[in-house]
Amino acid sequence: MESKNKEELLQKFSQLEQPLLDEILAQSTIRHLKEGDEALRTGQYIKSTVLLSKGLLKVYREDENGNEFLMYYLEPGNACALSMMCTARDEQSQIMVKAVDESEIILIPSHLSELWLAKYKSWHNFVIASYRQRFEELLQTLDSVAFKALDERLLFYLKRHVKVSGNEVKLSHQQIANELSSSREVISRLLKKLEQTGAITLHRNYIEVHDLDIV
Amino acid sequence: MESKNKEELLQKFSQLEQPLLDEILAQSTIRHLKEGDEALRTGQYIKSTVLLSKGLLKVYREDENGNEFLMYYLEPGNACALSMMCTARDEQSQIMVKAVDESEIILIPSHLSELWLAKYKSWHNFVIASYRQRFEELLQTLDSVAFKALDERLLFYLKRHVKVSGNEVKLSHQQIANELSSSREVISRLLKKLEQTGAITLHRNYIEVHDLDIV
DNA sequence: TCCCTTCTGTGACATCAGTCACTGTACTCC
DNA sequence: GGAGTACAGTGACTGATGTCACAGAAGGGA
Repeated sequence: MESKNKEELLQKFSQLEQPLLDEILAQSTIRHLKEGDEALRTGQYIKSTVLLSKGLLKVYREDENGNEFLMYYLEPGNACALSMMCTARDEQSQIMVKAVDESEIILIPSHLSELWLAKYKSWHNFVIASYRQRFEELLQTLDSVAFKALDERLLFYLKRHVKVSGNEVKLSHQQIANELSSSREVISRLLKKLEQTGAITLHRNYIEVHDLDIV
Repeated sequence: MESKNKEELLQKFSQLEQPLLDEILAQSTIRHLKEGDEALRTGQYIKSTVLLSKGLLKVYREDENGNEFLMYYLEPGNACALSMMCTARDEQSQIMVKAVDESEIILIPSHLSELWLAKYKSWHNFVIASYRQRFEELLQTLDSVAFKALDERLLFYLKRHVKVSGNEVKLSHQQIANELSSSREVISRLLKKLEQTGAITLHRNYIEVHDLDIV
């Protein structure tokens, strides 16, 4: 790993102790993903723990008919919790992970990540914290699917998207419909209604978000 | 803790190493729950890791309007993964845990459970395995809500229930409706349809399950 | 510039699920 | 055994969401 990566790593994962960061730098491999590249596919065997150093990943579920829906996003400094749990047993991934923007991921061989749990307190804490965070996000997603009508789910979705990538939501209605496991026409109508409240402005291939809390 | 508990504990948690079991026996407290008693409420501060030694618990989510829906069941030998994650930070519970049958739970003070992660390899493995299992079950629940119509969700629900408590499903239609976050009438109709296929027979306050795979 | 593709908007309609209103049935407690 | 209560069955209606069928708008490439 080159030295410029080192500095970036230190920044993104500053909660990890120095000797651990050194090991990561020495032992892991870097992968660059273009927008739309997959970091992990459903059914794939997991051999590494995935850390995100740059970019944005989405973690989602896909059913047998190709329907998908978004679980949550991963930002730089996050780890894919599932890839940590699968550690050491060559488990198959239950999820899809895809790059939303151009991204850079750090792949740590599973046996090392396993080893470090005992060796580095900060790694152990990081893993636990990651589990917890993801579990909570998943619960929120679950809530929104189980308890909320589609208009509220759309709001929840937009808010989350704004939080990770700003007020210009660069998505087509079709993409949004996919991630909510709905259909384009319905999303179009709901977005139109939102536009009428003044919360957003619609454009081709992107949505300008003004204020989602006024709704 | 009395000695008869000790033997039971050994049985249910045989994957844990002996010195750890001794510590558990010495340091934890036992609580007996009657059917319907709550082990954990949403918003409650978590001070202990919860292990289930006898009975059956259901873990579910509740929204602000009192709607609920089932996440998964815990059987003897299982632990409440959420209560492990909240460890050491006095976090609030995001979930409800309630006894389905008369149950016995083991409460381990959070600081100990935290300590043991480093001290006992088998504890560490147990915690990781618990996270993973619960995460997977949660994903399945999520799938069923997101991708399936209510009739299939009902099937999924019944199958899961049969797995943990046998072919006599002792529940009213109302209870099932609650756990699926639906309404009694709808569940009644779907059950009636199921009965017509021969998969089940309906009785007052319980459902006799013959074969859910023929549907 | 012109064609072609992709994205968006919209009406009409079908379907599933939730709600209301009511009936009937089984169990329980005096 | 009678009254009261919880549970179950059913028809009618409503609303939300998904589907179909188009039409129009925006952008991209030859």
